[in-house]
Amino acid sequence: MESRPVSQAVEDYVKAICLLEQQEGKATTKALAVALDVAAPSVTAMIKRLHAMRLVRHTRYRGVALTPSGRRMALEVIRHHRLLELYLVEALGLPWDQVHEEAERLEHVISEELEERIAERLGHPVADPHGDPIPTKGGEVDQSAYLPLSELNPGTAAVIKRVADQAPAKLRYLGDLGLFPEVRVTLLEKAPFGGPMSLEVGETRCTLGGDLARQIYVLPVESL
Amino acid sequence: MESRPVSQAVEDYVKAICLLEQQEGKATTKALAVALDVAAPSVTAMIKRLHAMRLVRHTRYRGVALTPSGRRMALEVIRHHRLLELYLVEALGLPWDQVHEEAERLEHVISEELEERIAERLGHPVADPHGDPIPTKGGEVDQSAYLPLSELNPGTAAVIKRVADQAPAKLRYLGDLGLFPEVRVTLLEKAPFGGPMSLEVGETRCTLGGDLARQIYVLPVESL
DNA sequence: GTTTATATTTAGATTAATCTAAAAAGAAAT
DNA sequence: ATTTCTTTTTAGATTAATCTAAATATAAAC
Repeated sequence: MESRPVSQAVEDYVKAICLLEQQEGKATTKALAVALDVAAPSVTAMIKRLHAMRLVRHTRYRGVALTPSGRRMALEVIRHHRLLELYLVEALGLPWDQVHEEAERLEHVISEELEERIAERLGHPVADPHGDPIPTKGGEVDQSAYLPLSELNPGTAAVIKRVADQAPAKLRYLGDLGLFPEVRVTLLEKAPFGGPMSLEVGETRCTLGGDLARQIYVLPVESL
Repeated sequence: MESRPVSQAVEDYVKAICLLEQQEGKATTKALAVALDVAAPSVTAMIKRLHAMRLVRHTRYRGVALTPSGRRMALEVIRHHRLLELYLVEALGLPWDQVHEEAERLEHVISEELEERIAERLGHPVADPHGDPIPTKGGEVDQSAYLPLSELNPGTAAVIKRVADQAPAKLRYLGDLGLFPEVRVTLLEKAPFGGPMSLEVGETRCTLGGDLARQIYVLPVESL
């Protein structure tokens, strides 16, 4: 059940594959090459190694899919990454736009004990500073914990939990609209293709661009 | 003045060379092989690379010495290591006997910004949990900041600052003798070759084995 | 259904870091 | 001053991860 220690490169690949599977539905050689900033033949070579380690299945010219143990490894790394991002922001006050690259390096070297202490200090959080869910130790990803406002169904009420990439200018703008964390909003209508959406905030209404709506994370009130 | 990013292995070697220079006076191929747990020819090969990077000077069959830039790099890594050890103990409550290996990995990947935040949170400490001095950002090592009790001159008074490797059993034993941090002790006499030493603690006296005395760090009162 | 473009893979080379086995240099012992 | 032992170095091989250039397969366009 215990897996042997593995190189940083291998962890980077399985993580990238996992994220691509979630975001794009599939992980191709090209997409991996772009995501990891390496040449395509490097990806092909690594895929061969990952396959030998039983971390991925591969169909020639068709891309890769994680095996259960590959997914377990990937989610472990992602958990490290997101916990670290949150910890660096909350506990050490690092600027929000700098924690990603820091976590990118730290995620590969922290022990399970350190991971546990960090999770403890943070109160076992379910989402990172960007609103992305933090997988549990068991590898469960609570996608519904926080939802981008852009994914909310019209007519549904929700509570704002977090604003991704909290640039001061953006925060000020959202503040003017009354869109703070813990504020309850109701989605009135939504344009197709990620266009603008109408919101009810308290007793007033406002319209929000799709790009902004995608960066505001909410908890639907039913699930409270 | 800025040096290019360097591999973890290179950092491990310059760190080991620096520590060996301090502890043994010189860094030989064999000593490095033992310290880093690699074969002797691996050390020879790496020395060649370190020399090409102008991090060490090398005289065949005579061992290596750090250049100024090599020492700068080594002290930077050691600073990271000792700050991290202290942070993991103080801020995250990791067990004292586990922080070394954790810091061993983290020391290579933290940014200067993170280093700075950690130092800040700790109040810019001068020694790690083992009593070893933390080099400053400028590369100065305040060897006198904390002194092992075993190195204190007879007749001198000092204040206990820290006990290395704080195993519960040892702490209880020292507690029974009244040897707590901030307690003032006076060294009465010391046996040669690291043998037992007689101490005055408040109004009582006690005798301490040389091995224990080497793990109690003090600040001579003159320098307060 | 060819042609064209793009994605993927093979082939071959490179670099860092390591190893073992054997040769050479230095230090210690008689 | 030899001999012996230890340390250091050379020689040669290995592994992981990468690259470029060229070949091949799939997908898109006409």
